[in-house]
Amino acid sequence: MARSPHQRRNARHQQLPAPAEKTPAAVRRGPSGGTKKPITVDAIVEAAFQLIAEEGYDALTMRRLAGALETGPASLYAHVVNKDDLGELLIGRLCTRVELPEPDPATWRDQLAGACARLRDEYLRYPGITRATLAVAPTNLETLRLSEGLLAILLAGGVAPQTAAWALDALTLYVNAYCLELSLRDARRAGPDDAWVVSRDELRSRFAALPDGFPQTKRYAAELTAGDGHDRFDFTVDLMIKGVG
Amino acid sequence: MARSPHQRRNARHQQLPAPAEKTPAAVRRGPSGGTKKPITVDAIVEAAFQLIAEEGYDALTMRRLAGALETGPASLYAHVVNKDDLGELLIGRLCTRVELPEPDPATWRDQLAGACARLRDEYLRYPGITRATLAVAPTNLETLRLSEGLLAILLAGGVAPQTAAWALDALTLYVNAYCLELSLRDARRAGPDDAWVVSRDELRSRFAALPDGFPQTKRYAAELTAGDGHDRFDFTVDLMIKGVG
DNA sequence: GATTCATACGAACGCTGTTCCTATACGTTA
DNA sequence: TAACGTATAGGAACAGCGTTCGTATGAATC
Repeated sequence: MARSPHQRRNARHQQLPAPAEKTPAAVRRGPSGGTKKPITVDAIVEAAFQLIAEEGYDALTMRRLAGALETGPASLYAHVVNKDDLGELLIGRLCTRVELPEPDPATWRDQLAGACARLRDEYLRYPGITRATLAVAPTNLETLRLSEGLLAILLAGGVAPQTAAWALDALTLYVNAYCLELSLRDARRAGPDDAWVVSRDELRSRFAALPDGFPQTKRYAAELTAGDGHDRFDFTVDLMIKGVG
Repeated sequence: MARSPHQRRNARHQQLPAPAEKTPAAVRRGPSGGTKKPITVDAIVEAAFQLIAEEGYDALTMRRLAGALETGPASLYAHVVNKDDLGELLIGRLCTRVELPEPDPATWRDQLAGACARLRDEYLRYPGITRATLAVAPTNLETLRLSEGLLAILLAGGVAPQTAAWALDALTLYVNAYCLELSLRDARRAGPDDAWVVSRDELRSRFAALPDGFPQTKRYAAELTAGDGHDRFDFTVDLMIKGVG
């Protein structure tokens, strides 16, 4: 084998420049005959993205992914080390798609908030995919490209390096958590789930009807359930950005 | 059956006051004979906490949990609806243990940071348990008690209600994400995992050795990898608290 | 002593990630 | 042209997961 999945992953984790992959044959070898397109890492990643976009991260199983490529689950392991490895490939690819502006000291706050929003939107296109993020090695080149870009914006804004570094960590962690929570909530709403999946109005009246032990929650039920779209997200990101500079 | 697990969960999700549970017999009914302690929700939750504390949330499977109680997995379903329900019970119990101070307008910032740190420490005692948090219904009384307490502190500090509500959300979400990330990192360090689980020194020199496309990451490798203990956590919580008032 | 019923639980189902081992078809060499 | 070696593909299987079905048990009730 020219490059085993393990070798490829090890190279990725050591930030070695990816050697040019030889373009694979246009047809698939093996028992199926030459009728299908060959299985490649790219094809796997692409099919995985589509599967997640349509049915969420829970639907991403090796069997279903293999089925989408018209093969069996074992075939995937010739290209991918395991499911975590696939997750890392997905997150890497996703980070690549987040465009980063040239840092501008005049508008750095907006630049930063905008980049976070773009990252958020990419995450939300693939519900639940953030579950894979925390398992990605901190030396991954593609996620580092994103960090580098965000860090550059912070530094251009005159934020002290140590503050910038920690703020970067806090921001990305929050974006992940926000998207994960939102995806889970939506998934439960979509599922055949039970009665206590309540609308916002219902939730507010529930809060208002709480016993006396919850005076603030009762009183501010409206505020606790307020916020359309990504108001909450914008609030928190602004809070952090304003806090650091 | 006096109260099925479904009934119990429905009551919990509708904030009905929990009726007094009749104290169970001291011995277990059924095929095993009267030699073992009876299975109760409390016993299940307690065994689950112990299992997680010792081996992490991944080790919490219905089979292993049943084994710890000297029974089979099917026996648990007479007391717990499913694994998500168990997770909700665990998070509820955990939230109960977080002590909340009487709100003091003079020291509200410290009170808030302290409460977050206590929540953090409870989470970290049970590595990975935060994975269950996002699946908990927002009407859960025990998690609401915690929210109520944190909200009261924010309001005592003179924070505007809407700001307080969103800041509360941001803070708890961050605490979750921080603990989840930390637990995952530690779990990988403990596991038989591969070479790219690197020490902090190693990580810093890796950053410093990056190609030219990563100037800021190279330059501030020290800052990016800095922080002992919960420095990062303290930084972010302070950032948020200072930002709101 | 016979009946009732909540509790307990063995066995099984369908699913998961992963590995072993074999079959295929191509690129190369004889 | 024929044979070979090798990279790819994939069927079958394994251990483990959450969950459910049906049954066996023991204590409480009549």
